[in-house]
Amino acid sequence: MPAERTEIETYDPQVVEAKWRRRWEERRTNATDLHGAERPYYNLMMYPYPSAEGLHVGNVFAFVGADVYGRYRRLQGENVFEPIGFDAFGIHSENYALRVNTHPAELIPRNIARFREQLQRCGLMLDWDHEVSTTDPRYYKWTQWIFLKLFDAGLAVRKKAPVNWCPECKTVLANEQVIDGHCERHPGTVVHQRFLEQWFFKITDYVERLLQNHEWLDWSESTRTMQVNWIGRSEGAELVFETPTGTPITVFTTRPDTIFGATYMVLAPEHPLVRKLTTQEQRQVVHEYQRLAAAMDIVSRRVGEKEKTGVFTGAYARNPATGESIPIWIADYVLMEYGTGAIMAVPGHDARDLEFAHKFDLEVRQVVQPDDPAHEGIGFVGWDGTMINSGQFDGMPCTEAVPAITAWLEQQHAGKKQLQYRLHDWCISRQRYWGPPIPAIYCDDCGVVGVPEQDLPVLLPPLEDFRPDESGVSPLARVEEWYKVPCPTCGKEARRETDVSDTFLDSAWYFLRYPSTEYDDRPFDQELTEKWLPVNSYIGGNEHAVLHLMYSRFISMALHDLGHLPFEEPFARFRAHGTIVKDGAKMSKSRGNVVVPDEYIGKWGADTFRMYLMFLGPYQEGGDFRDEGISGIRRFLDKAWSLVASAEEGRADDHPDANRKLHQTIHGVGTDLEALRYNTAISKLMEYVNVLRAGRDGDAGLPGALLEPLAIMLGPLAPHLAEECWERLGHRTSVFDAPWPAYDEALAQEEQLELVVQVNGKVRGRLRVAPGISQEEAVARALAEEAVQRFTEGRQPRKTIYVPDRLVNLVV
RNA sequence: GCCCGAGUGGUGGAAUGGCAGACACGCGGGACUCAAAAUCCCGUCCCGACAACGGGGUGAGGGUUCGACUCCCUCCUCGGGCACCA
Repeated sequence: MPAERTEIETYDPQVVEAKWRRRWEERRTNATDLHGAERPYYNLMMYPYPSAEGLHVGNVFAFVGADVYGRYRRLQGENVFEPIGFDAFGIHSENYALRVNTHPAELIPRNIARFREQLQRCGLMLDWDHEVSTTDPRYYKWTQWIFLKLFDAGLAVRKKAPVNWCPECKTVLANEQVIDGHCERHPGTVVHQRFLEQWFFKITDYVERLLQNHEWLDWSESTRTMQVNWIGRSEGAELVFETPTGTPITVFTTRPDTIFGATYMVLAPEHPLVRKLTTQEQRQVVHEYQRLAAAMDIVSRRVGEKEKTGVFTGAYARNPATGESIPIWIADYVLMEYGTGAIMAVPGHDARDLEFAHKFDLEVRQVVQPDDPAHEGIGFVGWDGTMINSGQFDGMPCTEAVPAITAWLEQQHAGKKQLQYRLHDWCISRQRYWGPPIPAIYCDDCGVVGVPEQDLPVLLPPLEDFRPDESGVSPLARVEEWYKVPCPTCGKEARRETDVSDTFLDSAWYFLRYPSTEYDDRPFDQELTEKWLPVNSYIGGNEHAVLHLMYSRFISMALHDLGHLPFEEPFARFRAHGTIVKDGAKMSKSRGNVVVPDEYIGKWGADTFRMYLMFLGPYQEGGDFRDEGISGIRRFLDKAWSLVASAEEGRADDHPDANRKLHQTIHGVGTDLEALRYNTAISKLMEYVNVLRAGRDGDAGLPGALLEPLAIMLGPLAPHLAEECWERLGHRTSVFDAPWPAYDEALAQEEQLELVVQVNGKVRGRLRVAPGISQEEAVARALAEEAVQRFTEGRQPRKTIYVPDRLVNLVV
């Protein structure tokens, strides 16, 4: 070590970071040897869609958080694979292209180039050798291949169903893309319902597995709950009400026990039986009502506060429990897309039915007596009640009446137990241009035929005018020379499917592709897939809980069942990070509150910015972005650097306090990083640096043995500076190839600790004691304290509580 | 309406049954400087004027416990999800 270095260089993040970016590239530090790795660890972050605006701090927060974890695992000796790609197909990219009047094929490479540059400046441990872009034919060839596999298996079907149409996007949307009846991309635009034939993936076939696997998946509770709610499983019964027309009406109910109170029925206005049931006299009003309901958009139809409307069909059905004839109405508060589109109305025990019954003067009958006398009988909806006015079931508790009445009705062929889900099949058709063409061909003779695998990819043709229109079909339907093809089966002239698939199909399998990008003859290599998947750690935002994360699970399950994957759940561990908001609101361009990372990184450096984002608050909670405290992080890194830059020869043993703190820090930082508690990991590193500074002997430097672990522990959070420190401490290889410092519990042990002395639960004193003293000794020493005696006033303790090495409580 | 999560100094937050406010920002004071910035040192929950010391204090109210920010009950506020879902 140079003995006389009076001036130590100051820390210049721009110089340090440029140096290490270059060095990492030259040394291929972040490239993972996928074939040779001994301890594979797949660390995944949600790939971005390359918007023209570039990365915002929310993206950086997400990526850095995942990167910190990946770097930590690498320091644990694992071969961490941290790939990235771009979700470049889809409406978001296309809408932007339309707005700036430039072709997306031209725009996307530009945006991607900018994203790459920004990502590289963040100091992420990304392996760029495996970059994917969903718009690359070498990628979407296999997106189309997945469609074909599902089509062959009967999991991709064409069916006519009510679908969500965004008049702004001019395409249908999946249920998951509709938020409160509005398009997720156009919050001001109300989604219309259209009855169209579309391609659906039968995700509902997998609903029970999607639900049940959550029992063993290691996922954030918040994400799990969102998926469970979205799936919306209800247990109940399907009940059959005979009608004079001979066609019975089937209803779903979660309360079959209340059937004796069903005094009328309601069908959704578009229910197919309405036409058959309506009497001559009522035809006029029923038609008028149906017309009005059909003209309404989802939002005006679904608002809960709206007054109930409806009309009588003139027809009656037979209540299978009472044998009574009850009137059949139609009303828009019954939705065609849930259950059977028809209900038995029990106004006595359902708030909506009661409101309707009052308005139209229908009979209200109480059939449940609440156990709690404080509750009203009419209008009671809970489970704590007893049957009344229900024939032989009177006196039975509701919970017992459910199976009893269901079984009784089943004997009469009037009902059976039934499960109902809110989840619908996934509509993947999009009447847009910027996506992978759905690889299907329509032949007049052969019907729907899949494109033969050897003809993949079906290339998206370059289109000058790719503007969507009102026609309900894709712009590709305007290109005759593209869609006119011979039928692959019979050779007769046929027609390509002109819709493209949903972007969420692209993203439902990108993580399967990453390890296998070197192969063009298979979507994912069996050997590499077995070695690297399922993903070990996936960190991302809950905005994808019911979209990407649900779809990816479904696609993996389907491919597993078809023999293409050795596992059915793609993400062994998922952690939801929090959301970074600005002034209490989600960042969005329309609000004008988007914070871009570039100037912060330019001013403070990536390390400071990374660490600052992680220090903001608990990673899994997120918070409001403000830059008030960023200088504190920079000051910390300056201090850490100057300690390293003035290191001298010496032994850790010569600094017992610092050495003890070191081992406490190794332990604490390790467990915090593992649990994604980045904010407290950082504060522990700060404490360590504070102790190191306080324990210095004048200007004398500290030994490497105390500073090398600091460099390593800084690695996940401030990777560039960590490398610089590591190099300065005399190492030639990357700090990320060093092992995480060993924790020695004995060295972390305090020689003396403070025992809190309480009298009647109030702190009255503290004792300096050696660890592990006995209860007797602790109590005796506590009683000898003058301050304690003041409060015990000579009384002997009735009871003493001793928490070893922490506290003594004397109860007098 | 239902289901999650959260409410702690001037601010971000820490402590998940045992010293409330770690760590950091900000602020006040001091050192260095002609001066400023940077840096360093001291202080910083509230009340009893200061110290010693005492009292109060984690959204509100109740409870369990020797002891509650932490567990239980009721309520309020904020954020998120679902929602005429039968």
